[in-house]
Amino acid sequence: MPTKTYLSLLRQLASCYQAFESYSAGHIRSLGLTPAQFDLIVTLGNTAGMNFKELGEKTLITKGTLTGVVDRLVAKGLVRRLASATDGRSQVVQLTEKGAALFARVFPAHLEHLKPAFARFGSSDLEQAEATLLRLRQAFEEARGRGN
Amino acid sequence: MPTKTYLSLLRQLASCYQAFESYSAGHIRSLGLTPAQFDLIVTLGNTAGMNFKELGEKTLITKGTLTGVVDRLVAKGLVRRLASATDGRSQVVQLTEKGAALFARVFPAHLEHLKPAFARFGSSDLEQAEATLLRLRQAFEEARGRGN
DNA sequence: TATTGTTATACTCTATAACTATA
DNA sequence: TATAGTTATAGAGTATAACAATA
Repeated sequence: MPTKTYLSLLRQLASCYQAFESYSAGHIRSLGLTPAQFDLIVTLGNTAGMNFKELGEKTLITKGTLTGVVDRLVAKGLVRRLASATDGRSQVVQLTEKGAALFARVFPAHLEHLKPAFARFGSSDLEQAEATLLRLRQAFEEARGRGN
Repeated sequence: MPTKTYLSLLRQLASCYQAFESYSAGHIRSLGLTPAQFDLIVTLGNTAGMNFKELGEKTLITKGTLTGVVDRLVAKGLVRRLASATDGRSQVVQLTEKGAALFARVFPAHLEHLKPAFARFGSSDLEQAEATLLRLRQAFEEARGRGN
């Protein structure tokens, strides 16, 4: 396999993600949230809440950072901390009423913001693209698992 | 088009990029560089240098941030600033001998690190994946250009 | 007047590790 | 001993805007 080929694929992946991020982040910031904060709100949306460990696994934010991100969302009144009923060391983070209302308002709005980008994609295009990305992701995860 | 479909494609894109980033960033940090610094070194590699404006366009780092990133690379002795010959306001950033030597050593090593992930991709797989990402990227750029 | 790069401000995220309270 | 979350530290990227020098 020629080096040049996978290198240009990687460049495309990075450019594509950056294009998505820059398109998406502009809208998120206009809501007064950072991408990490939005990620947390969306992860907590339509759930009864979850502890820091689960939240860290889903968002890929490490626990030290997570404390700070949650602090800022608490300060905005969007989430609250509750003691876990089953584990005295553990806390549950959940959306407040205000946070749930924000989620209910901004998540659909964010999807509407993203939707026009897919105007020319039919459902088979979408499925094919998703399959390609899945395969690529698994390739990285396997290589990582092999300790490369 | 069902909302669910493009949403899951976007999740795949984010997961895929994160898998790449985490696989790639580990290696970059082991070289004592941050991803942004590595990006700059690679961008400047095999060139005679470029000014801040060009550098910002290629790396998508805004000019305010760029001053700081370049400062840190200057402190490491990897790049230098030169006054532009043609524009008194402008400066050219170029790799020092030490920076060029680092580039010559780490860029191929980084490609070797990435290569095993593509073990099961044939050249038609790579081309197809690249075409998919290109199409997706253009969709975001067009939507952004339309001011969505 | 517009552009290039610097500086300043204030915030946010990252990595790491020591620490506490509980399991 | 191990785990959940907090705190502390130091560094790095982000957005924004004001600014000096030059075009």
